[in-house]
Amino acid sequence: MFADVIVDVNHSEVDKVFEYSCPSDEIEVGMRVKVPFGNSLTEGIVIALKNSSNFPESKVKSIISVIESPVLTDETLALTEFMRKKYYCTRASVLRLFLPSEMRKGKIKEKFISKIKISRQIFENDFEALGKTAKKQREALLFLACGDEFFLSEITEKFGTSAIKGLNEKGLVTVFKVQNVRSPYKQLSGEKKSVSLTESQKNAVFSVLNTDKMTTLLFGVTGSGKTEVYLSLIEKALSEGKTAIMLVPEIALTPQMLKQLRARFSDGAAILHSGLSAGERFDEWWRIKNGDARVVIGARSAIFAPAKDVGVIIIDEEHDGSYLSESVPRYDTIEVAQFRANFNNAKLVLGSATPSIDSFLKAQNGEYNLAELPERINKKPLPEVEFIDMRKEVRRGNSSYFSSALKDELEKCLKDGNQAMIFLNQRGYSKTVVCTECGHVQKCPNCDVSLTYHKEDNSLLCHYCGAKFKMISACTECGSKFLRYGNAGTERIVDELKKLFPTAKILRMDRDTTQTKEGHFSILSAFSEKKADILVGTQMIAKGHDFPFVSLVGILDADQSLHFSDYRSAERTFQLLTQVAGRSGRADVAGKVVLQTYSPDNPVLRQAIKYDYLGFFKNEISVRKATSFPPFTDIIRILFSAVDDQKVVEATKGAYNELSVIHNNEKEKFRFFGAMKSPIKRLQNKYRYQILMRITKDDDTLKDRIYAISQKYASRNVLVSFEVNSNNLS
DNA sequence: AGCACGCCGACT
DNA sequence: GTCGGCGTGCTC
Repeated sequence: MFADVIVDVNHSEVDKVFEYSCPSDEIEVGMRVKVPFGNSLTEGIVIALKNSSNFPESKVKSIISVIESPVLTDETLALTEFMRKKYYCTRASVLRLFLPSEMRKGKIKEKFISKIKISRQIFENDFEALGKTAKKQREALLFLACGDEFFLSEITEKFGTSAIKGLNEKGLVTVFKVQNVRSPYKQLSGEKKSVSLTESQKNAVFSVLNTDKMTTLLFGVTGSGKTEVYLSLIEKALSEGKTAIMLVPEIALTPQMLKQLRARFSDGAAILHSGLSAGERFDEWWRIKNGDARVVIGARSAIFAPAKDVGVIIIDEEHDGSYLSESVPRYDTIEVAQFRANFNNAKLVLGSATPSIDSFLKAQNGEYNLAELPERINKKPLPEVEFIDMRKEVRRGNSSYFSSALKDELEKCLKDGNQAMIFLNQRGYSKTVVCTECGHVQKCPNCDVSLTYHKEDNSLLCHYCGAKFKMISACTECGSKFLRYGNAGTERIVDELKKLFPTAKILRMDRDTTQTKEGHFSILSAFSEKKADILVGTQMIAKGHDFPFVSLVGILDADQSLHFSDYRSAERTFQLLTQVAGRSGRADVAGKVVLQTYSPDNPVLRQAIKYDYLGFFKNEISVRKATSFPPFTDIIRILFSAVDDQKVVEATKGAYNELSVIHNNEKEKFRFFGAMKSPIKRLQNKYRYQILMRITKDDDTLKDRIYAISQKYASRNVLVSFEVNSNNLS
């Protein structure tokens, strides 16, 4: 027997099938095996078995050993091929997504824990047989006989190791090992509450189940009760003996969802995300694999959960940028979900209050089924939005970060004993540190970006490469001590708020305060338990959280994300503002939103405050069509980077010249074609150049041809990355 | 990705 | 004369 093996080496040069002979007939497809490769050993995955080899027999080596029973299925192997072709990545890089990273290289084995119990029924004469001197043994035996089983460590601590050893030798007790399942978020278990679906929720469930389309876009305003629809669909899948996968955009949102799932489906729910410890992820993975957990909740990567016979996949907040992977393999979670849904003949539900332009267009075209939840569940109106023109504030002499209207509202909110959220999409104290004498801006020595001042640890931080420096006391160029803090971040906003409201308790939530594993959790639960009055945060606070006492949301700089030079900036701004505003007034308290802007006439902002998604969609789709942007074209970006400026330029020029031939011959397929410096010219000491193009979607070989050319210019020195419709074009 | 092989500069 | 730089090629 021979086996086709993919070796676990993530490099395009070895991304092919290698043939090995099988030492025994225990080799199966989907197994991980240890194989000799070059002059070392590697792990690999068996993707096929066959009777003969195409490779010179003298050169075929033999599989060394089996690592474990098959972990990959027909589905995962087919998905590997799909993703390899679609995302131009190696098979090994895809296969790694399917396995918890700690499983590779055999790092973590299952964790076992020793327990102890009595071997048989214990009688009076057993105690007598122990003899008078064995006092500890008698005590221990009595203790053990009174219960079922105990942790060995507990018992040895109580009675000493020698006593237990003695009992064990006499055969009176049994020590055994059990798998210690490290269950994350043990403390989370909600009480089961019976809910009855509203008429529109029932309609939505019916629509998903009865459409002949695989994918349903569930379009429901914030607070319209999408979660109950999801839970009903999951329940339906489970009742048919199938499994369910549910994705949320952020790790921070998984615990609250897990709580609801556990309440509803006992302990059959597993959680998978990168924030778990290695051991936890490993255990959860196996619970899913073994079928012990039939519902999976997680962030993006949970789409690769080893669930069998999937009945429904739910992607909540489907518009969220986190569903596009930004590192290789650059997959689109929705596309992967579609593959899995199709393979399993399952239903895919994409839920959002602000669907992505792409998804909504597909719903309109009839590619997706469209289900709607048009009303908030409590029939509360959406919060009223007050629009503040910050230019007028400045003219009036108010140069602070808070308009007088926001200050008034904050005061009122605090006086009424309600909570407020302040949103600003910039962490740190100030985005720039500028010298008032010579105008010099402190920059990262490795990257072409300004350093952000973090007051908390008095440092200057590069938000791109993570480099950290001590805060300066004088300008590094001219020595002047007069430094100005430009563009406030969340830290500064907290400072300013403390000055304005000295007695208010203020929490801050951004990447800096959520570093620790439980960081998100502790801040969110503290705020929802009303242990603070104001929560200041970045877009982290915008997503999905349900705070019943929030009556005011302040959006400090609504323009910020609008002026990104990115075709999706309008879409993202609309989504962000709608999400943030949706945090206000979710329960009994009426909500209010104060939105500060320097461009009050901007139509996107105008539509966002009216919650006019359809109006926004209509405008945006016509703009995209007129300007030939996605979803009507694909944006391809080939990024060249290297430490050596000269070498990047050479590679970029070479690829550009070669691609120009295609461009010239097939001009009708291109809407844009050009080479330039990347917006961030240098990152982590590497110079960056790019070739950008927008191509029509009618030729499916074009992308492959462009990719092939780009790869010719990749070398040991020059890194070439190929990105299609990337979220991040910096 | 590793690792070996192989051809040109500064040293005892 | 050699030691060692890293450019190129191979791994079933």
